[in-house]
Amino acid sequence: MSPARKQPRKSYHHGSLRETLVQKAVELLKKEGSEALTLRGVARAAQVSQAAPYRHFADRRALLGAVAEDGFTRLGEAMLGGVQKGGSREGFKGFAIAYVEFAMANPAQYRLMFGPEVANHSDLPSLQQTSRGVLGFVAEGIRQLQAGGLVREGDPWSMAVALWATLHGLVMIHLDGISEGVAPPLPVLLDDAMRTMMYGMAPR
Amino acid sequence: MSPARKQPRKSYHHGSLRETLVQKAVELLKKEGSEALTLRGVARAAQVSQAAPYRHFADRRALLGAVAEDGFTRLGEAMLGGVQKGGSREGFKGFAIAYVEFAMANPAQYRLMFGPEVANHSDLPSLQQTSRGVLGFVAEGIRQLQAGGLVREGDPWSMAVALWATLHGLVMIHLDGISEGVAPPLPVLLDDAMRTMMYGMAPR
DNA sequence: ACCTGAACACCGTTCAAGT
DNA sequence: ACCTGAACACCGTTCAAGT
Repeated sequence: MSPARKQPRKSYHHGSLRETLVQKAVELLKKEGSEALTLRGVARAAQVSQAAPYRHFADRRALLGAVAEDGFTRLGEAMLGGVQKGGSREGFKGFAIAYVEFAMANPAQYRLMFGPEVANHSDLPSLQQTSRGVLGFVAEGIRQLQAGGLVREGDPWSMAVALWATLHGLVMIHLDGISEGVAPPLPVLLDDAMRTMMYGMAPR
Repeated sequence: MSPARKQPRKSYHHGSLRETLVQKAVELLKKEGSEALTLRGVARAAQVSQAAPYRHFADRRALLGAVAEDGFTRLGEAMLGGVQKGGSREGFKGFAIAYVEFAMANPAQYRLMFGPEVANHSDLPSLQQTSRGVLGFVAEGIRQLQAGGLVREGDPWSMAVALWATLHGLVMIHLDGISEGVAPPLPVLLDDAMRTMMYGMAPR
């Protein structure tokens, strides 16, 4: 959301172009799909020249990285909202449902977040920090479940990766239409998978 | 691999251009990365004009679909090779290791298989059939484990999706560098995740 | 039937020039 | 400091024309 800007527009040629570009890129991606997400198109949407974005992004990949980062940030917020009561079984389910709902509501941006265009976050430090923050959030959830006796002992980071991996894979297999028609619908798949994970991570 | 062709080249202008194009595309993807995978570039590599591929592929996406399909086929073969003794715990581990090894050996093609460019296999019937075949192969493995008493009762398709999802997600989180530095290295993550899945799917 | 050559509209990126 | 205009090399796609 961002606090209301003091002088909304029109300082020199724009208020703050960087933000506007990312915002327009997210909109373009949502409305027109990933093929429409071009540097020139985003510049047009922001009503600046095609060269202007280069003052704020090194290249196309850097802009896409910022869009992916926006996605991870919003995904994290959605997950946090889904947890509600932390540490409980209901929180666990709510978190998983919120995750899948975010992906279904923003499929193109979700794909971009894991897509080849921004592959390997290592040279996009800000993006890497944000995506790791999401992993850290999941790991923290695992720690709370461990403290509550619902999850066995073990490296919370490793469990967080496994849990996130299962959710991500589920979303992709569904989005790609691989399971369509042969496996149960997504809500059932999600429920089954989360039950398996919960049993698998339970104390014994 | 493919059986040695009878008349290798030079019939009219080419032997069978379609195969050659897919093969060159796979090579380009591996050697030059995904940005280099252009229709014109593939045509150049196959030594035909830029318009020639349009006799065999409706558009760029159709060619990428064929490359993705080649990937699913080879992934399936690798998994089959990794199973060795089907139905046993060793087969289960071998299958998971073969999966991850394929992805690590062919990262660009692996990303393409799940990437936005071929998103939603629904309108690429041949690709959809092949990717579903891989899912069917995993489901068959689940059935054998059920028959052997190592996996509890339940829809094999749903369990296959969950298992595949976990492997895919693990690969992506690793390839994107999200877990880098904060979580254990890939072999440990894989071992932990597969242990969790096996416990989660075990009879009780 | 299968391929070529030329053309069109578009893209990422660069760079001198403007304010 | 920030943006524009023009240019370059490249791309996906189409289409008349060749064999």
